[in-house]
Amino acid sequence: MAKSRPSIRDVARESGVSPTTVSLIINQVDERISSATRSRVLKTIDRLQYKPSRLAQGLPSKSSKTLAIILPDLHMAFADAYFGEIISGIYDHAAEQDYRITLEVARRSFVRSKRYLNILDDCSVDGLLFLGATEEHRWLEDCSGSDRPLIIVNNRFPQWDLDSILCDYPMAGRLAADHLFAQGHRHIGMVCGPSAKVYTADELTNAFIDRLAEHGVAIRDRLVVDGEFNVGPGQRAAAQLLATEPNLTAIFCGNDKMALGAYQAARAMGRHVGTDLSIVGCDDLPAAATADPPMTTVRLNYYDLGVAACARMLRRLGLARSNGNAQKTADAAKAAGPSNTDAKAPGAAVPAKTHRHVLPPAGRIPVRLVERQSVVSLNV
Amino acid sequence: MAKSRPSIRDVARESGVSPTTVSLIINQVDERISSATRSRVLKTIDRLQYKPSRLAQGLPSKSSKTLAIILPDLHMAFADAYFGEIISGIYDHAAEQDYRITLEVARRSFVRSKRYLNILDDCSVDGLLFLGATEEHRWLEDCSGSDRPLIIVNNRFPQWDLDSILCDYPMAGRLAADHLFAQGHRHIGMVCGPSAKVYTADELTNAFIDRLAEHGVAIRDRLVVDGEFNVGPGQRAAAQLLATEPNLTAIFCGNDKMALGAYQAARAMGRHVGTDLSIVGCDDLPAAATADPPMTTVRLNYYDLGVAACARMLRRLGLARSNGNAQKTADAAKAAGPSNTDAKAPGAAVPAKTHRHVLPPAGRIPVRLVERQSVVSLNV
DNA sequence: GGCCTTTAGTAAAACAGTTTACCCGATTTC
DNA sequence: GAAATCGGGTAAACTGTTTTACTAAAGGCC
Repeated sequence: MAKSRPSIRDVARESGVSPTTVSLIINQVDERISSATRSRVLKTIDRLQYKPSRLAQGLPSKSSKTLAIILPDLHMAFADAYFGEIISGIYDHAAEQDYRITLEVARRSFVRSKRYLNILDDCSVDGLLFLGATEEHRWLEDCSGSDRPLIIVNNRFPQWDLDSILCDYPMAGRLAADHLFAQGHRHIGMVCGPSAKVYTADELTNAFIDRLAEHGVAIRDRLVVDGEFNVGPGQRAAAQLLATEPNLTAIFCGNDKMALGAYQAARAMGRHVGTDLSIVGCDDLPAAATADPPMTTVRLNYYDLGVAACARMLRRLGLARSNGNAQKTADAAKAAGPSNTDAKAPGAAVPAKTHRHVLPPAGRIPVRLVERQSVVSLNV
Repeated sequence: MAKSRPSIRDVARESGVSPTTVSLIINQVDERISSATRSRVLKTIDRLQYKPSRLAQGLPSKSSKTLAIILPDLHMAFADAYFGEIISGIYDHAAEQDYRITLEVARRSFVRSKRYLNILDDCSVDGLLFLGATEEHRWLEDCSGSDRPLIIVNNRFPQWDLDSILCDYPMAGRLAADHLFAQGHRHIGMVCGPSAKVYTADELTNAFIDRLAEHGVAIRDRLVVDGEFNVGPGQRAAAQLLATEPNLTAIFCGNDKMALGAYQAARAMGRHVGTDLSIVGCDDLPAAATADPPMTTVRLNYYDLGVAACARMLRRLGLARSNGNAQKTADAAKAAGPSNTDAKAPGAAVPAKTHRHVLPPAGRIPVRLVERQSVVSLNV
């Protein structure tokens, strides 16, 4: 009869030591174990193909070494390049630290059953990373001010006390403004993201407008139209812009999808992107490079955003673990707070490549302009 | 001092019963519990906000109620609509049965460390669903003939004994052939998937060719060109086709991405899709509908594929659980085999909406033709 | 040689459930 | 009226780790 999984006791027996010893060796707390014993045990582990049970390991520490990524309930959310890049970043960093990732979709049932709290309570998951959160996700309020490890990725809710991590949207807006101005554009419109619904969309819009103002270029309200972050609405917004102000030479779009919509609008109205109309996007999704003409856009490094979000999560978990269980944890987490300052954290918990040193102030993920061929230079 | 998570013992004490009773109630094995006791306990559970620990629950049964989805190491695999739809299907079905999903990417490190075996061995995961597997994934051989719950989604490896679940590619090929023939096309080319690397790609190609032959339309070898399932190569393949055989009236592409490439090739050569060249795709990804002109394509229902794959996985796990542990399991799994017949399985384990009754023989996921505007009728 | 440190290791108690075998009193059966 | 059955429940063992507190032996010191 085939033996089932070997347990730590099997290893201990076969090596002539106690389970404690094996455990100490596995967890590298082997200060106290002679190297002779250690190598003997390691050999047994190898021979028996012993793998410690995650379930059993997690039981005492109440940790499953698993992080949940929550996506909004959009049709085919998984199939979106924006989420895809962030998830890749999170996954890679988590895997490096031997954490696993689980996926959740914030459907009505998910929210109704408070699954976002339950998966934490039942130890399924150590922390939550929420992608694509908007003001519609009222239930986030439940998590407000809590020491629960929740991180909002790429949005912020000033009204609730939640930890978030963001790309440097103000800088993105400035880069776009500077570039268009430098190329000689003075009549500029903008297709913005859903304003008052997504904090970062407003950050971008305001930074863009303010920077143009600094250059002495005013941009009237009706030249900023909401494109809802999507292709169709983006197209309509751009069409409206071009209709009301035919002498516009450039349009800045709050994301690449809307910029693609603007391409379509331009074509439909007989304008040629890259020759008699300039368009700047924001995201640098793969589609931007393959667009016709290839799109000049502000690259937001979503992969790095994912890595940074995961790093922050792991750091918070490390903190929580390091100062005892239960009681004191709450205060400690409170003190560490929504740690936007990314202060120096205790060594052990900090993973190798946190990118911390390259983060701009306030922990923003850096951005840069990618020049391709959708912007005309109006200079002599 | 705040109490930490309540345990089953807390619930038991507060309700004046034993932990056993609480456990029986939670697990609905409450045949033996009076409804008075049950409601009393349920009330306590509610009051204490008690959630059984997944870790502790899994320990005796060695099950984490978690399934792993493995994706190939393509750049930004998460950002692919094909995978996205399948994952959505798997996720939805799993969530319904209270299973969680974890994500893995089959990178070199993943394979080198045999993580695909380890996550099973260490009880992180109860089963593996592999998406996008190709002949390159030699390590799959490791899993051959094993009773480990591994399911290959949408590919098959005749040389290894692995459980797989597939869309009805032969039917897809026939639908495309019938449609083009019915519209009067007689000079037809094909951009196929990577032949000899992906079993299902060959199924599709062969079915298409054979069906045309049945209609009396022969299709010469050089009119079938490999497009590697991707836009760029698909474009080149189509261009080659149109160059060598200018009087071609129609091209069938093995997936939508290649069809989109074919659109580009046609445009570049001055041909107009939907008027003087007909193109049929295969997949029906969102991009097919928004293409210009909207693409006629064979719809492979990837969401349903995901649901079916997950259902099969859960059924296998149900079987494994139901007949004791360890020893007998292997035989049982063997008997159930690569269960393409989808025979009637023991009741309890079978989830509500398996779609089983609508599956064609051999458990293929059904397909259908979606007529849009990329095919011209040559009939009077 | 006795006392104090180390060193290397261990026993046993958590952790939080499930499961098996059993118990006790009230009916039913014969 | 005694034995068997049944309803309703429980005690205790078990799952596989980690962790705390302890110990036995060896080494250093005077």
